[in-house]
Amino acid sequence: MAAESLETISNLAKRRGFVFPSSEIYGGIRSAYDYGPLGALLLKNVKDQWWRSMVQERADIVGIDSAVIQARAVWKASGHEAAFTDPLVECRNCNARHRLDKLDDPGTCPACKKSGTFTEPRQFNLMFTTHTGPVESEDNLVYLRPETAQGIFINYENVRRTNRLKLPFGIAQVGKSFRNEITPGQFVFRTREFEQMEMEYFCRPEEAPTWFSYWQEQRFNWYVDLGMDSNNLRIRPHDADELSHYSAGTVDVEYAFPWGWDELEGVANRTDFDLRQHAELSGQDLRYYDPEADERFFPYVIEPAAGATRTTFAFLIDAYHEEEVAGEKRVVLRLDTRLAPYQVAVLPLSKKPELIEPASKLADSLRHRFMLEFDETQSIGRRYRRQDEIGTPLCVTFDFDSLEDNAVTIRDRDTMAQDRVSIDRLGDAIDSRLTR
RNA sequence: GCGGGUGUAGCUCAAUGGUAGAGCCCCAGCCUUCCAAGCUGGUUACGCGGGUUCGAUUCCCGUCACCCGCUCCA
Repeated sequence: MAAESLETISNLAKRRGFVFPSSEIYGGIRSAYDYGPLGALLLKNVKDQWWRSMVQERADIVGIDSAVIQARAVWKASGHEAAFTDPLVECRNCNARHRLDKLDDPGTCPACKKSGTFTEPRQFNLMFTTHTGPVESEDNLVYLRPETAQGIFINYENVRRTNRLKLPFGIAQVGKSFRNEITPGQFVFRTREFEQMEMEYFCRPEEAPTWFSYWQEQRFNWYVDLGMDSNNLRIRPHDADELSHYSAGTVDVEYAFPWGWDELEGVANRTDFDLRQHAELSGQDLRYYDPEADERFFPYVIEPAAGATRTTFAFLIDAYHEEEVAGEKRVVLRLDTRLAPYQVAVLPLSKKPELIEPASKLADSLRHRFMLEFDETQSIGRRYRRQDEIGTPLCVTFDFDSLEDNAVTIRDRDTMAQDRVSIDRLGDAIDSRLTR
């Protein structure tokens, strides 16, 4: 089961160097977190696995990496400039906040039914603004991208033409996005700076419903394949009133977080909204030409858009297990071997120099193949538990016998079982255990 | 941003208007030699700023951060 407490996970994260509050030595800054050595590795592995399944293993999808700062017109065309700037009022009586443009009666609070209790409307701009060039003016206002998707749409024609792509095809991207969330929170779950893994899948309009279903299933299975408990995952369709301004249908892939079900990823049918908008505002013809039918049309787009940082967080929560071993609590992260920060730890059985020196050489000889940690401090049992706690799948122990028989022990994180393996074929032995 | 709550070592917790303690963790040494052993020693904290006071971690004010809600979404 999931839902270890948020506190347990965030304590582990901070104690072992997965995640730190950003700018901590200056008292911290709201809603920003820095990834430490282990967190950076875990996050990188999550993104790599996504890229692998979306780009490397597919003939129909290519990847790009677009700029964070884009022309302001991009966000006019996408609808974000209008949709992400809301006049909000707040009720002085019950403290509820409302969008002024969504109130039936602008003078009455729908929460407590009182009237005349609203504050002056304030603009809440969900997009970060900055300026290009050293002089700030309205002319050079730009936004930090609130989603990576637009970087794909504005490059649609470039990518399609240079790579000779035919429908259906996809363009994928991993990168940072920025939103001035009114209320960030839940540790790394909702932050103002976050990382997305988005893919836009272009297809014929009549095929959109089929691909919509297809991508829901694909994306759900991705999490399960990487070891997430399917009981902690579900797909939830959006109600009509929660659909984004661009969407003709959206489902969320949700995870059972400690505070309840919440979104990991949205799979949306964006229709031809974005390409049409960009075609209109830019004056470019972004229609797709089908030579066989001799017709031009705007493709529809199915978009699986996942949060890399919150997905990493969910994998961390899901992997967390506590168990009793010989009367002691053992904390073990049962991370998939493809996600674990370190794949293997090399541990000399004792601190004697005659063991440390060859063990450390052995470790060095493996570093080009595996992300590896060498640890010589304190008792061997304690070091096993340390590695368990950060999810290292395998420990290699170099003992006194190793000096004689040229063999070491491989210890498995999940079963704690041990195997004796010759040093000559250690690399392959580790490899086969990691990929089985 | 508003309302409510909370701020003491890395973690979990004490105590106190008069020099801040413990357990765990961590580090070093000894011992041990395959699952958080033991002994000795050691590092580390009153979120920040101001006020009251002879003296503030303690009382007051402000601020910052965190937690719960309002809102938004990957």
